[in-house]
Amino acid sequence: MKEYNNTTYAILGILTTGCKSGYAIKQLMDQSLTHFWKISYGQIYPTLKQLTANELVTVTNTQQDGKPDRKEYDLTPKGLNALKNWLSQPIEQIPVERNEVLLKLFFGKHQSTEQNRMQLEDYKRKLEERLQTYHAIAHSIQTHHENDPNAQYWLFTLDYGKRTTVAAIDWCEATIKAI
Amino acid sequence: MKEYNNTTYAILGILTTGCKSGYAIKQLMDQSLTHFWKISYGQIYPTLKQLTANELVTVTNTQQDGKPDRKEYDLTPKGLNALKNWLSQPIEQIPVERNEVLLKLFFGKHQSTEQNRMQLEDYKRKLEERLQTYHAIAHSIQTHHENDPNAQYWLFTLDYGKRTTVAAIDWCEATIKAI
DNA sequence: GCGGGCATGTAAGCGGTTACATGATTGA
DNA sequence: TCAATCATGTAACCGCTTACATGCCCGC
Repeated sequence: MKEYNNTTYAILGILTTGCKSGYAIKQLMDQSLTHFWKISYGQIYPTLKQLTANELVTVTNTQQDGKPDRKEYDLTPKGLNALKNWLSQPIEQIPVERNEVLLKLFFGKHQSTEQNRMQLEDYKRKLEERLQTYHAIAHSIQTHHENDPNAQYWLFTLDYGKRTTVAAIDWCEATIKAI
Repeated sequence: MKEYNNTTYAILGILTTGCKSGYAIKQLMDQSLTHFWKISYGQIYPTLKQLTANELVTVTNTQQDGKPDRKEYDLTPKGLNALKNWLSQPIEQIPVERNEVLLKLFFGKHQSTEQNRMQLEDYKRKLEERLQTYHAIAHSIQTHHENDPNAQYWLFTLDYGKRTTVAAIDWCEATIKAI
């Protein structure tokens, strides 16, 4: 079985949620996946083309009233199979999370205590903003996808975001004091 | 002032810690920064060449007894300046941490509960291993860099890793139960 | 008529890894 | 002599973003 990258599987997965066009995929991504998997049109459209060529999806041109034409993509049995197979595989290894703040703090001796503290305060603010966003997305899923069988899983991923962000905020506070 | 990417600044920063060759940079990275900033030779050597051309570092060929020749890189005042300037800048935004496990869980409805649980158990194991590594690195810094003014900052970055990893492990446990 | 949302697409270029190539030196 | 460590380097290729280009349709 041919191997694809994770972004390709992400696209394949989103096509099972009711989003059927490149544009709709991007929309869902920006709403729900954006905190752990972001993607641009420059990646989406060529990937859809490739998936079509490899017969994991089929494409049909559809007309809509009041909107421009769009291409509707549907998974073939082969496509669903590829998705399920990928889902069942354990990840190879946890990837390295490149963190610019940690990188700067690593070289903290070249800065004043005050400058290091400012960097951490700034980071903390950004983390708190992000946490607010997570709460907002969770709320939006609970109200707009009440009966969607996906909702449960989407909330799990948000919970991950919340927990690790809270831990990072705690670290900021502790480090600001200790520095 | 010319802009460089973070990896270039990472290399510049490491050159201030006593590591002076491309090989030594890679070694320190693999020991200490590897959990939040990884890098390959294919990036290091061309970057050192570029930094030399731009006069942020100088290079001298040095002989060693019992070892092959190596190139020794030293920061120029211009280079130190560039590093300090970068250090003082707040980050633009927190980058998206791409997480393959979350991506798979997001599409969890296509799998059995048992399969989702297995994925999480596997992830938890990998996180626990990582946590052990963090403890080992912290111990190694405390013993081998006792009087190094960098040690404090290096331990801060490790603390970040520990805290967020523990939070992720907790999430795994909670999600395994809830699923 | 025009701005904004809907919709599809491509080309350039960056950052990065992998795999390969080369060679010195030492100790078993 | 051979494996291991030290040491430097490059070419091919991948994944991805950014910027740009095009065009439909609706309501103001």
